Amino acid sequence: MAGRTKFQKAMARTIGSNGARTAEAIRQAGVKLIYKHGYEAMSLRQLAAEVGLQSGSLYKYFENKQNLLFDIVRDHMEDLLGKAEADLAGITDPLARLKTFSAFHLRYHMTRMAHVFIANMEIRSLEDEHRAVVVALRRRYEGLLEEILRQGAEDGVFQVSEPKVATYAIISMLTGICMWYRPGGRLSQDELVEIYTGLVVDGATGPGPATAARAKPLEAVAAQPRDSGTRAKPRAARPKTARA
Amino acid sequence: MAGRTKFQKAMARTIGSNGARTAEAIRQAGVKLIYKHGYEAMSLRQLAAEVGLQSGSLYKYFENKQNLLFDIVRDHMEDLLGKAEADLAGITDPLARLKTFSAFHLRYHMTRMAHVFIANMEIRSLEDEHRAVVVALRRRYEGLLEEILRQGAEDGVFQVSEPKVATYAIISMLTGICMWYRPGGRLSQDELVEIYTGLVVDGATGPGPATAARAKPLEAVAAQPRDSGTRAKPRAARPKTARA
Amino acid sequence: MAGRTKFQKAMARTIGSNGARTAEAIRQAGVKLIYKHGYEAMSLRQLAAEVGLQSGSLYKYFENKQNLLFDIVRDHMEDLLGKAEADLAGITDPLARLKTFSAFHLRYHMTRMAHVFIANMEIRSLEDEHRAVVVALRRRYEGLLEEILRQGAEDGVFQVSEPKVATYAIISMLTGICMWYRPGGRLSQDELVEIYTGLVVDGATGPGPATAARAKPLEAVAAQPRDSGTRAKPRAARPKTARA
Amino acid sequence: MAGRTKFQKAMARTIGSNGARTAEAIRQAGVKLIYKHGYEAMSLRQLAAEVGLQSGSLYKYFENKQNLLFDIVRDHMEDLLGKAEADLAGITDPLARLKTFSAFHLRYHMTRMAHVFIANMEIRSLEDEHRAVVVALRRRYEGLLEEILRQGAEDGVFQVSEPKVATYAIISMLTGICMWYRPGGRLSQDELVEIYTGLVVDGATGPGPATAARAKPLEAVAAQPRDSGTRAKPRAARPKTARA
DNA sequence: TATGAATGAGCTTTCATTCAT
DNA sequence: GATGAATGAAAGCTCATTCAT
Repeated sequence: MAGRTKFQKAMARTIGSNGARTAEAIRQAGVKLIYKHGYEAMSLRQLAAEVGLQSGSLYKYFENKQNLLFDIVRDHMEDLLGKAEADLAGITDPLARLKTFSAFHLRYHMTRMAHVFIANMEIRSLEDEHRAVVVALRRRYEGLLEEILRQGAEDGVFQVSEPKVATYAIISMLTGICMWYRPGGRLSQDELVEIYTGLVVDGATGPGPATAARAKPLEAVAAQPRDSGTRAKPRAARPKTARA
Repeated sequence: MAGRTKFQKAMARTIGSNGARTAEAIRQAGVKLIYKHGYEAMSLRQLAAEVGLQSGSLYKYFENKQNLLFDIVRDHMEDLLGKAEADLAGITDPLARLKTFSAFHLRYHMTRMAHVFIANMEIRSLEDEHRAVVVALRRRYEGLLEEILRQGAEDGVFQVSEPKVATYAIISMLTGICMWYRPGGRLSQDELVEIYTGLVVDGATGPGPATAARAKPLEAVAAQPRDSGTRAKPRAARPKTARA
Repeated sequence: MAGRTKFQKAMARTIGSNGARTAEAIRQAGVKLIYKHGYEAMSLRQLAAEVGLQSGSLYKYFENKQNLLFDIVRDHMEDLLGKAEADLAGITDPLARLKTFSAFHLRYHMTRMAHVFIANMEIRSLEDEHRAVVVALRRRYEGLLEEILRQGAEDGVFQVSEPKVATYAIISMLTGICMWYRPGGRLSQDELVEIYTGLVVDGATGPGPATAARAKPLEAVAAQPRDSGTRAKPRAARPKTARA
Repeated sequence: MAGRTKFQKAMARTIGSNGARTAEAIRQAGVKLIYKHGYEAMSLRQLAAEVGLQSGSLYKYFENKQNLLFDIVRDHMEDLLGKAEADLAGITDPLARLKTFSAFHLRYHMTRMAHVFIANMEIRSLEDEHRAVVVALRRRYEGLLEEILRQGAEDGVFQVSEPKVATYAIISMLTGICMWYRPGGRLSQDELVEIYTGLVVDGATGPGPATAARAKPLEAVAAQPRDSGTRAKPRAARPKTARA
């Protein structure tokens, strides 16, 4: 294939060979160090030391420092996109798709914090050409959510006037989890997924009762009747009267 | 005063003198260049050139590069915190406070994208001691929102089981605006404030499929008369009486 | 002026300042080391050590290694060209001009062996754009001699059928002196000038008595029958019996 | 044999084997790349790529980079010397020998420009011991011409006061052809041989008519203001028999 | 206040070379 | 005979920083 990078070539060679192992080690160390120090602040000497090489030897595995970053970010974005599409495959109901997307995004971001963090922080460090590739992938990923919101709004399930803005808002919110989440914290991944997904769904489905009570009648706006049966279980279990 | 930095001293000197003007120019150029290239990638030569100095001369205005970053970030955080507290002063109702906070945060982030971006991206570049200071300020800022949510939940206005998590989620969502917002876009600041605030309030107040109509919450707070016609159609089309 | 290099700027500053002295020292050391080791083989660390600096400090005085070479070679070529033109100024007789040119070229090459050597050897090391400039200067210099030969041939003083080829031949011959001449040798500069100039003039003015009878001089030796008609006209036109 | 290099050994092995072909390919690629980029600037990676090997594999064919250069230059010099001696064998007349030498040198330099160029340019890149060998070969080669000139002068055929200087001058002139000659140019090899040989012979045989009267040729030009009227302008006007 | 010369450390990258396979 | 992983040194160059003037 034409677009194969040095890294991919090294990986393709006799599996289990030292070269492939080294390539993987470099990739992992690269992710770790860029996550920790930032791309600019990470030196190739550091990286080499981390995998037990001389810095010059790294160039068997990538063209240059910039390409290492690009490889990491692009592969991550392709992985993210592919897995999201796989998770959504077969689901048609917008609300179910929204929950699936949110849950996927959250779990992915809690599991691969470093990759995700890098992909978000170091876009600025990519050269124009590389950035364009990555941004295009990100657009496609955002497009998944945007399309869900758009479809849900069309179906009358969501109250979303600006799907693009809502997409950015939701993704920012969900992605933010990788800024503070650490495994082993008080809340489990499942609990966090539920909390965040609730916020997303509430945001998408529109205003709740609390604001209704203190509404200014003049400007009041109403919701269309919606099927509450499509709601997620936990929430359905919540005593709704508690807030009335 | 003991804690005065070179920058502050330079600013304090004969106000209006060349020195103060230069100090301010350096600060602004610093923000601009760090925003554009990142702290690590910005060189002091660049910065000096931007303000028409030799790089060595910069050291009349700051201790070192790290301190320039610290000054910028800390001052920004103090400004952010101070202005948020000022905006919230006198408001007691949790929902009003939440709307105020959201609106303030959004407007601040749309107005000072560079500062905000830096404060979020370059924390990693701060030395431990400096980072601690900034993180503490950020905690205080987040504390404002957390306290609002906690109070609202106590009052039964908000459906927030985990105020801390919700705080992170909301702030991530709101802050995300500085990643894509550019002045002069299709949507005005007011419109964006309304959309985002709607999402926040909906998220905080919880699910309300069969429930009340939601006022134009922001207008009540933000004081500027706005044309409610900018509102998205779906909501406007909703039967207003449905939640009354 | 637009085309000023770092070197020239450093030289222009307060005369006698340390900067100007350093600039000159770097230039001289550069000539010396490139002469000695070749451009590629000379390291900037060597050069820096030669003038008592750190290698990074050299970059106050030139943009990069390549520009140092270019500066040296271009300045040399301009100097060579300028001095040649000055020497020839006012002389009109072709033979006198030829002798003047030869003498000038020889003396210049015996005096500035290093510069001359570099200018001849390191053209290959110049980047395309720089090489173009230098080659153009060299063409102009060669043009001086070519024009002399052309004029002399026109006047009937020289027997030169191919002025361009003769120009290359003569310049190669004269320039060659810098490959072996060392001051203090058995022969003085004046003696060498006389010997070389004699060869040049003899070559230009054509065959002497000893070879008067050579009709097909080469064929007699080289075994391949060749058409002597390829001979240049001037010689063919010469009255061969005149010297018998 | 003791003095055999890896290259020679590789060549000697099963003739026609792959190894010998590779050895030859490396040699040729080496000549090509050194000619093009210079010895220092040519990397062994380049060379290996040119012949379709990994750079490490080259070491089956030479000891190290330096030895590759030495092999090329020494073999070239031995070839040059051997062929010159062969060409001169049997010729006794100094003038004929001079013409033969010139013609041989020119043709050789027009045919093997790359080898010749390398041998002249890269002597500086040879380590001392190797350079000594090559310089000795060159001395022997120059000795051929010097001896011719010396003999001719003894015989009264040539007007050469300093055979050594004349040797350098002539060889420089002739060798210079490889700096600009390109096959397919306006002038054929034969024509160039004739032109150059003419210059050589004229130079060796001494003054032609135009300069017959040169007693102190240079002084006449250099020092005093000159009266071009005293000049023997028209060549035809001079009594040509003066030198008979 | 500002310059400009200089430092010294460190950067990414390339190189010739080695060697187990 | 050839590979490919790796070395270790060195290259050109940039950087934050210092300091005499």
